[in-house]
Amino acid sequence: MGVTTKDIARICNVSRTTVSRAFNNTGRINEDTKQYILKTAKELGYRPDILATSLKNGRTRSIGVVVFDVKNQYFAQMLNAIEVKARRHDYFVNITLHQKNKDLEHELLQKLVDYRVEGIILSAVSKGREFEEYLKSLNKPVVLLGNRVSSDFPFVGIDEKKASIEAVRMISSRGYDRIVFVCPPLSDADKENVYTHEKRREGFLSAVNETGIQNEIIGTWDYVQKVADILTDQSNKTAFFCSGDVYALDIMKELRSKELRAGLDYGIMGFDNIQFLGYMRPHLSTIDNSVELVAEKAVDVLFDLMKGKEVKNKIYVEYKIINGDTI
Amino acid sequence: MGVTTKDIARICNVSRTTVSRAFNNTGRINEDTKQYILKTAKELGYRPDILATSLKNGRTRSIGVVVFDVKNQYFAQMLNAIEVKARRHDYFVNITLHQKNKDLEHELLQKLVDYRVEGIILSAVSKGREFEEYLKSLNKPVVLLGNRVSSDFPFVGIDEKKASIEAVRMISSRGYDRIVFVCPPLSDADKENVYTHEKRREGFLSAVNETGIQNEIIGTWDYVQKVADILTDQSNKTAFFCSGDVYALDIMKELRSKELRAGLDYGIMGFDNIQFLGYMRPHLSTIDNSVELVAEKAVDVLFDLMKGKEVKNKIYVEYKIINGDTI
DNA sequence: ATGAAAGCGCTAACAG
DNA sequence: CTGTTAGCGCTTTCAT
Repeated sequence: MGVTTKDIARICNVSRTTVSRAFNNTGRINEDTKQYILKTAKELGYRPDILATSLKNGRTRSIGVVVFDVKNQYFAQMLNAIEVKARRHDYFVNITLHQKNKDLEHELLQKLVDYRVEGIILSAVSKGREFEEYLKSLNKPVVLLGNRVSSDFPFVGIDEKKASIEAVRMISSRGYDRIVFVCPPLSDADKENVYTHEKRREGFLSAVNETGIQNEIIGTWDYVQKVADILTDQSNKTAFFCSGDVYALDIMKELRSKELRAGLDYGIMGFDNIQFLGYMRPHLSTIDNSVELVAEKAVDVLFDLMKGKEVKNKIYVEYKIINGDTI
Repeated sequence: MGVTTKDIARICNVSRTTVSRAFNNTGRINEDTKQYILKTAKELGYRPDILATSLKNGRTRSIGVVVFDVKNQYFAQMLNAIEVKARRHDYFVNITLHQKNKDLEHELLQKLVDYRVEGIILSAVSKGREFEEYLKSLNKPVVLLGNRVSSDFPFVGIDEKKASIEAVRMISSRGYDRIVFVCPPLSDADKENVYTHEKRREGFLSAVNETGIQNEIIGTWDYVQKVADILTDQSNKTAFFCSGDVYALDIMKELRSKELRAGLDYGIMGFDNIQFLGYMRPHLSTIDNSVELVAEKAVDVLFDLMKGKEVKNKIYVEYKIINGDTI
């Protein structure tokens, strides 16, 4: 490549060891020679070879991130926060997308390890004992985001169940006769990690049992159709609690074409508070899961882990109920 | 780390060179020994040390990406496409965000070079001769996306000017008395690279001159206010052509609160066709700039460049006028 | 305070 | 077909 310690050493009439010391403040070194070396290095435009350094001491100053995909605004916001925060630690971020494919997830994790990332932030699609063992075998600090895998890996997120309960209580208090939980990912529970959504369902069930309100769960991907059917079948006042803003948006789009108005003819509430809601009218009621706070916290936790600190295995970040126009 | 070629060599009773050959199909090697080595390597769970390999041969199998930020759905879609495509080449992607900060952009480019990425995809915020020189000094394949820097670096995008002309013609044909080009980034033209928007303006001007329609340009960030003023001031039929979907969405949000209906009380058209438009009603007329195609093409061009192939310095991808409900 | 030498894990020239 | 040797650029004992 370009200028190496060897060049600097030659020019400064010192050994490469001394040059190394000048940069790393390691061991004793004469202040004058140090300054001289630093100055010449700068003049020559010297840049340490990260590969060589990493090969030697095993640190790459990079972390890996594995998430579903980034077209989903939820993950986009997350990645943004992670990148910004990591760079503040002067770390690089290797972003990879598993697209909900478990084999790919496996391969990507392997690759990240190959690239010697010092830690990994993972929003897992896999789950179960075997995957847990595999994660452990990587022998790297790992922080889970959104979907939990096991108590052996720190998890950062909001208290989904509690948030869900609070939302249902709010909906109930607005005089609806019935509340329907719309959560298509539940249909993939047998083959994917949908921890987040399972927790939301738990909260839903707990709250409807408590209030005794009539309820129902739609846990399939043809939810738009099902919702439409429900509304034409019956005439009692119904609210839909969706386990994700995009499901709510899809439903609203469909019902709008049937002249049904959100907040008037039916109630609807989302989850996540993705940024785009700001442009939508009526304003969707939802739960802000502070994805950016979660992401930043995850980076902090990961760095703690990398430094060998003890960390809690479950870290909750504050959520916030957003009271829009649709409930 | 873990298992090395040394271990395998010892166990297989061969030299490390032979082991290396078994993996790289380089030079002659007995098929049996090769299979034996491969088999043992697999059993031992051997993973080549990418750092060492890279240090040796200078190839890291990674590319760098520098874009504004990823909360912007436009860039999110772009990154997604880049990641998927790069992985198909078995390359890793180092994503970094300059947040429209030129110093940061400079630093990030430097860092990517430090990490020995083999090529860079850049959506630049800087521009001008000095920046151009700097880019050249990096001595790496660079592909520009969206904003052009100079003819010395291949640029991938759509023909913004042509698209703009076509859009204005379409608007004109719908019987509007006046057409207003809304392009806030123009106000940053002195300090930022807003090539894309300048091209769009060129197209706008060329088309309105051709048709002779009454026109106006809003090139400041208080565009929402300005638009509102225009509509209350006058009563002729006005269409807004926005240099970005989000500007259009912002305007629609504001005007909706004034009981003005897009497509009826005024016309409006966006640019980009970000995914979220699918959820919006009325459906915004816009121009699909096929960001994913552009991104994929950019990766292809970058790989060509990395392989030392000649590439065209300007590569246009097809755009598409989306005829929604608002014009 | 500085230097010599060894080595991180891999590959490529050159022998044999 | 295979092994020996050297070296990528850096850091780290261990001497001096």
